[in-house]
Order: sequence, then C-alpha cells, then structure tokens
Amino acid sequence: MPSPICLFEIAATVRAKRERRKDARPAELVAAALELFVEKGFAATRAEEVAKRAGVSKGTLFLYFASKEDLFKAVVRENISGRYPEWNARFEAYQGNTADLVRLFMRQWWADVGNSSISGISKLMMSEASNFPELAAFYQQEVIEPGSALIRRILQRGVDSGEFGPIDMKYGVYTILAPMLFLATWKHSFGTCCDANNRLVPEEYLSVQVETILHGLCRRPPSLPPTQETITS
Amino acid sequence: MPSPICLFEIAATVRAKRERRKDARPAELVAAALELFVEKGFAATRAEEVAKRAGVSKGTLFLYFASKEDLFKAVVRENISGRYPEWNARFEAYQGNTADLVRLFMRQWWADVGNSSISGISKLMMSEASNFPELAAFYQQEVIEPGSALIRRILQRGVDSGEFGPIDMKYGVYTILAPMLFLATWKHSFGTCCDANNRLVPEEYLSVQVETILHGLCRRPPSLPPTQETITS
Amino acid sequence: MPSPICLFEIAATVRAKRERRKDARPAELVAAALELFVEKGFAATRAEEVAKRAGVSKGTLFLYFASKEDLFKAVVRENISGRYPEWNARFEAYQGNTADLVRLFMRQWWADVGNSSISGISKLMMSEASNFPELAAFYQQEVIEPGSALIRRILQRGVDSGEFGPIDMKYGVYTILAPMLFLATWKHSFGTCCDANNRLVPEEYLSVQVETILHGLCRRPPSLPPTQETITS
Amino acid sequence: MPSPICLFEIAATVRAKRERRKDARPAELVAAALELFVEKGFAATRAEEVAKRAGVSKGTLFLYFASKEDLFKAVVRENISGRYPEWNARFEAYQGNTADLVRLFMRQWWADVGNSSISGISKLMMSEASNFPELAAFYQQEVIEPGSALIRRILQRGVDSGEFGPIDMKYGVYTILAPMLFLATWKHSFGTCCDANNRLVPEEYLSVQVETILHGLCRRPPSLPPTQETITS
DNA sequence: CATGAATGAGCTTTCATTCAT
DNA sequence: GATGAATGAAAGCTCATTCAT
Repeated sequence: MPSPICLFEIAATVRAKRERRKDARPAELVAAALELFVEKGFAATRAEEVAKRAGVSKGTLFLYFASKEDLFKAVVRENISGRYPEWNARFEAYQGNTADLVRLFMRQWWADVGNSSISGISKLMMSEASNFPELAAFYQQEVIEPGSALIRRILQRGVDSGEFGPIDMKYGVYTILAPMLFLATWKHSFGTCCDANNRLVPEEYLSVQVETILHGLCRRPPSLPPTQETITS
Repeated sequence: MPSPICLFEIAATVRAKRERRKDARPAELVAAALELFVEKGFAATRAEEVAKRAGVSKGTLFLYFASKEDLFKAVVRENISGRYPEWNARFEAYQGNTADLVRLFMRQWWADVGNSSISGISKLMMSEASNFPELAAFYQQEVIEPGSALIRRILQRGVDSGEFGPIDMKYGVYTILAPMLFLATWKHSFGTCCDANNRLVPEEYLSVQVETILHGLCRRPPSLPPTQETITS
Repeated sequence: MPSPICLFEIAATVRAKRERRKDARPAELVAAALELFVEKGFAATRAEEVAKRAGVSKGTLFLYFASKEDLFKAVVRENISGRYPEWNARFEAYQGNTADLVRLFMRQWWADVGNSSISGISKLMMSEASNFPELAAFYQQEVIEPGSALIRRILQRGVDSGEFGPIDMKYGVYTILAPMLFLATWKHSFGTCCDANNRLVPEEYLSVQVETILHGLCRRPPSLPPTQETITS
Repeated sequence: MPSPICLFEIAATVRAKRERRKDARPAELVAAALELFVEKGFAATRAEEVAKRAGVSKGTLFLYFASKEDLFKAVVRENISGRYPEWNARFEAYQGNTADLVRLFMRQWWADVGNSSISGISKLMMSEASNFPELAAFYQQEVIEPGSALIRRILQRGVDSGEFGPIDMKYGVYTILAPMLFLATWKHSFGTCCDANNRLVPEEYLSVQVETILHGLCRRPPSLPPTQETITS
C-alpha cells in the first residue's frame, strides 16, 4: 500500500494535468465534432461519439456545450475566417496577369479549403443553414462576404487592366464562386457514395471551368495556362 | 323501392366518389411530403407530420407508401424523373441554333424546377446523400444521369453543327450543371435566411452564366440572346 | 346499355348466390383461419389474410366474428370432438390382442390427426391455452377427456386379458398420450425449422415408442409387431 | 480537509456501490424477462414491461441487451445452457448402475428445470419456434443438442455395461425426452387452468414413466427404484 | 470537475378494428 | 349485408440530455 504522501503527490500531478487539459477540452471537442459532422452530417453524428473521439465522457461534452446545436455553432465559429488576412495579402501581392491570378486563386482554394475537411464546413452550412438562421447569417458575414470581396477585387483588377471586358460584378463573383461551392457540395454528397465509374477529378474540373470562364471574360483569348504551376510553395 | 337502374347508378356514383378520393391520396401525400422534405430535410421530417398535412392519419400514409424512403422516391418520380420525357422531347424538337437552345434549357429549368419547391429536392439530396446511400443512388440514377445525358446531347449538337469548339464532355456537362445546382442549393440555404440586401436574382444570374459559358464554348461570338423569349408556351 | 329487366335478373341471381354463400361464410372463414393459425400461430396470423383466403374482405370477417380471439375460439370449437364416435366404435370392435390394438391406435392417430393439420390445433391449444382459459377448459373436456377415456379402456382391456401387468391408470394414460402430444408439438415447432439433418421420422418414432411401452407393460415379451399393417383402408 | 487516503477510499466505495448496481442490472432484467416470457410468451411480452418489472426504464434494458431476442438468449443462457457443465459433471461422475442414473437424471431435471419457471422456456420455445426461427435455431443448438447428447451418453453407458439391450439411439433419446417436454408443455398450458380435479402429479408421473421405460430398455427387470433418494444434496 | 448509468420522448412501422359508402 | 379506406394504439429501438456519485 503506497504512503499517503506518495498518493498526495500523484493526485497533485493528476490534478495539474487535468487542469491543463481542462482548458483544451472545448477545442478538442470542437475538433472531434468537426470531423464527425463533416463525415456524417449533423443529425447522424451522435454526441457520445464526439465525446469518445475527444477522449472524454458524454457527460463532459454537455459540461462545455449546452446542447448538440451549441456544439455545432462552436464548430462553425472556430473554423472559419481566420485565414483571410493571409489570403488577401497573397493575392494583393500577385504580380502576373489577371488570368493567371484567377487560375492561382482557384487552385489555392482547392489546396487550402476544397481538398481539406474545411470544405465539409461549407457543405454542412449549406445543409443546415435553414435550421440555424443565426449561424447562417454569421457565416454569410464572416466567410461569404469576405470571400466575395476578394473575388470582386480580383475581377476588378482584370477589368482595370483591360484584360477582361466589362463585368457585372454582382454576378461575376458567383461565376467564380459557383464551381467552388458546387465542388465542395458534390464532393461531400454524391461524390462519396455513387458516381464511382465516372468520378469527377476536382483539379481537372476546376481547370476546365476556369479556362471556360476566362475565355468568356477575356477580351481576347487568355494567356495560355501554365503547364505546371506550383501551388503550395 | 328504387329501380335496379337507379341502384346501379347510385352504386357507380358512390364507387366513383370513393375512388376519386382514393386516387387523390397519393398525390396529396406526395405534395405534402415535398413541402416538408424541402422545409426540414428528409431525416427531420416525421411521417406523421406529412400525413397530418395531407389531412390523413399516419396509418394512411403507409397504406400508400411502404416506407418513408418509398415516399421520398415517389416525390422524386412525381416531380422530376417523370418529367424527363417531356423535357427530352422538347429539346430534341428544338429547331433554332444551339446557343439559343442552351439558353432555353436553363430558363426552362428555372421555370420548371429551380423556381419551384422542386429545387429543394436537389438541395435536400446534396445534404442527405451521404446518410441515405440508397436514396442517393436512386437519385443519381433517376435524376442526375438522365439530366446529364440531356445536357450532353445538347452540347454535342453544338459541336456537331460547328457552333461550339471541341468539348471535353465529362466536364462540359458540369459546366452547365454547376450553376443550376449552385442556385438550387443557395436558394434553399443562405438564400432563405440572409443575403437580404444583396439578393441574387436567379434569372439574371443564369443569364450572366449562360452568356459567359457560351462565350467560352462558341467558336465565334454567340448569337445575341433573345430580348424576350417566352418560356412556358 | 342493358335493359332494366336484364339487370334486375342479374341482380337477383347475384343476390341468390350471395345468400347461399352467406350461410357458408363463417365456415369458410373458420377453415381459412385454421390453416393460417396452424401455419403461423395466432399472433402472426393477420386478419386480412384470413379474409383473403376465405375470399371475402377484411370487413366481412368482423361482421361474423367480433374479434380475432373470437375467430380463434370458433376455429377450435369447429374442429374437434366430432370424430370420437367413429374412433370409439373402431377400437371397441377390435378382435386381436391388445398389444396390436395399442399399435393400431397410435398408427391410426398418426394417420387421422398427427399427420393432418388437425395436429396443429393441439399445438395451437398448448401454445395459447393460458391466454384462453375458458377455451382450454372446453378443449380439456371435449377432446382430452374422451381421448384419455379411450386409452384407459384399451389399457384396461390388456390388464383384464392378462396381457399387461397391473397399471396405475392415471399415469398409464399419459404414457400413451405423451409421445403423441410430443410429436404434434415437435412437428409444429422445431420440426419445421431446424432439426434438418437429424429429422425425426414420426412413424418410426411412434413404432419405437410403442414397442418400448409394450415391453414395459407386458407380462411377457409382446407379440411381434405386424410387419405391414394397412392403416388407411 | 480529509486526507488523500480518505478520499481515495470514498471514491473506491462509491464506485463499488455503483458497479454493484450496474452488475446486478442484467441479472435483474433477465429474471424479470424470464417471468414475463413464461407468463405471456415471447411476442406478447413488451420490452417496457420487462424493464418496469426490473425497476428500470425502457432505455436501460437496451443498454444491456441489444434487442429483445438478445434478452431472450440471455434468459436461456443464464437458466439453461449455462448449467450444462454442472449437469454433465454430475452425471459423468455417477457411480451406481445405469437404471438408477436414468432415475436420477429425470428427478434432477424436475428439481432444476421442470419444477421451476424455467420449464416455461421450453414450452415457450415450442410455441413460438416457428415465428422466430433464429431463436429456435439458437435453442436447438444451445439447449436441445447438449441435452440430447447427455441423454445419449447415459443410454450408451447402459448398453456398454450390458444393463440395456441394444438401442436405436436416434429414438432412444426421444424416449427419455418426450415425457419431460410433455410435462413442461402440459404444466404451462392445460396444467395451469383446468385439469384441477385430476391433476397430474409430476413426480409420480415421471416415476411411472421412468419405470416403464426402464422395463422396456433393460435386459432383465431393472433394479428396484430407491424408495427415497435425495436429489438436491 | 468528470463520469456514465439512467431516462423517456420520439421515431418508423404494423395491424386489429371501425364505419362511411 | 359487404366493402376497403382510414384509423390510431402499440411496439421495438435510439439517443440527447440529466444527475447521483
């Protein structure tokens, strides 16, 4: 039987560790919930599973989030809008022609968002927006608006430089946006379960889209697309 | 005592009346189901609620549809797949140039599907496909495949007539599809709850899209869009 | 359009036929119910199926029987106890030795009851007796008692003739009864669904049983069993 | 502030108390289920009622048993199949002559199974086997097969020792089985509701059966039955 | 704070029974 | 009488949420 002292020390260590983890709990839960919501959707994700993946008990989840809806809200809030400064900076600084900038933009989006689980958030928001109007508004404001503004600036750059003809900005933005959102939605719906033999290859799809769009936007045939442009560096 | 004829006629009338009611039930239930599925999603719609909205009891629903999934399939068949013959016929018979045919196609889609609650089904399937794989497969087969085939034929028509340049059909189809699905999804997600001040006007959006796409597809500037083309007649 | 007279005559014929059938309805329903109850048990038999097999509608069934329980009672009441006079007469008249009479009795039972759907009634009563005490009492009185009495007389015949040793009649009867009821129950329970590779052959089983019993009952080794005794003629 | 040791001990006690309750749940539920299944049959017993009788809620039942069928299997395992090792051991170890072993076997069966509510399970399975084929197969495999094997070994022992004449094992087993199953079925059907004045006394019935059977099996008159053999010690 | 046993409202589906026709 | 469309009470099972420990 161990001495009291020893026990006490162990208890202190445990407590310290627990308190350290305590602060991390909400983040761990939110991370687990993100994964699961993206994998299975909101309704099909069981609270207990989120807790288990976060390494805590079901009860603990409800200690930090009043309800499953609450958890969903936290997931969305935690996972967006933080990266806009970086993106904005990158595209403002771009030196090449605007057609290439548009190409870069969509590739970058695929690399950073579309191809990661973050695209699941978009799809999730689409699915659940009508059930969480307040959240949808938040998403609109924090994600969609800034994204649209960035696209608008890129298009305007092309118009100003004379590369593009005149554009009705209101819809021009959606011209760029639609293929991306379509891809995010598709990937997490039909892309995962059917569509097997004729599967959409996202990079190819985006390439074709962007060339068609550029062909439509440009005053003259757009500069040829770069054969191999590195994205991530 | 009434004459036999009289009795016979009464019986016929009675049967007629009852059968008229019986015949109407499935349609009423399908209509109610469409509304509710679009409002709340498939999983969140309770069978009893559908019944109530159709003015019958829970049991009656299952008298006509073996299961909730079955009811959903009926909704899809009644509202989408069943109408392909009509759509196919219409577009096969079209006499004008292919650019106008593409324009007509998208306007028609908006009039028949996008602008009605039927577009909610598309959004619904996107949201719930991964949770109901069997439904997703059904939808893929009954809706997406035929729709894609129709688009493919339209594009091929333009290529064959020399109006369009060469098209990678695999992605060409999605070029047309994406704006429509985007619109359907958007309308039933952010479109309903936020987006208020800068609301997307679908007809305008589709017009812009189709012109951009045509500009991208056509060998030479496409024929001017008709200023006012009637859709529904 | 047919003349009124013609219609009237048809109607009259139909009515006549209907009235003729009307009297037969309960019997037809009971017959259908017997089959189905034996096939599937009481709870698993659906009222509508009984009606369909009897060629009438669900509503009609409830016109003649107040409830499914009521129908069950009728089934049991209609299908028993009528054949005892014939059986009693046959066995009273038997001229051979008692060992052979016992053999004949069990073979006859198998031919008339065990091997027909009537044995399903026994099994049914066993299963449902505790839910229908009044019916169980009726069955006890109308079926079990007369059957036991018959067996008792047969055994007594053997004792009186000196073929059998002394028998405690109270249990001697069950010595004969048990294999028969066991067989009826087994046949309609495990006999139908498992037991496949080692299936009980009823005639063989009864033969073995009766010889063992006779060996136990007889003062000296019983007469050899007849090699081939025809039962059904 | 209590010492660490004290806290540790309290925690241990708490956990112990809760786990004691948790450990007891399955047994309580199985006991309640046994009662109700025997009283009302498998299909007619509602899961909620079992829970209520065990003093828990519906949900709790499904915390411990995945389905109603699962619960039934647990009832069978807990009360029958689980006891075969004990029974087998007991009869393998028996030293006396085989006639006495057969007598002991049937008395023991009566004491452990027939006379308790467990015999209701046998009757239940007979009644519901055809409606629940999977349960029937389970029962066949877990109960009937091992039971038959035990009987077979006992009979073989008598044949090997020269006490019994040659036996067709296939039916010899049923010779022993039939009176027991008959008794179980009878007791839970007609035995409970009628049969009052001429009630079967099970021990006597079994005695008579076993002596008749032994008389039939043995080469020479079997050893006299012990006048008073203790069963349970 | 953390746990996880316990809860019970809620869901789809079935089917005996009713009753307008 | 006869019909069969309509009903709604159950039933098995799930899972977000609670709360004693």
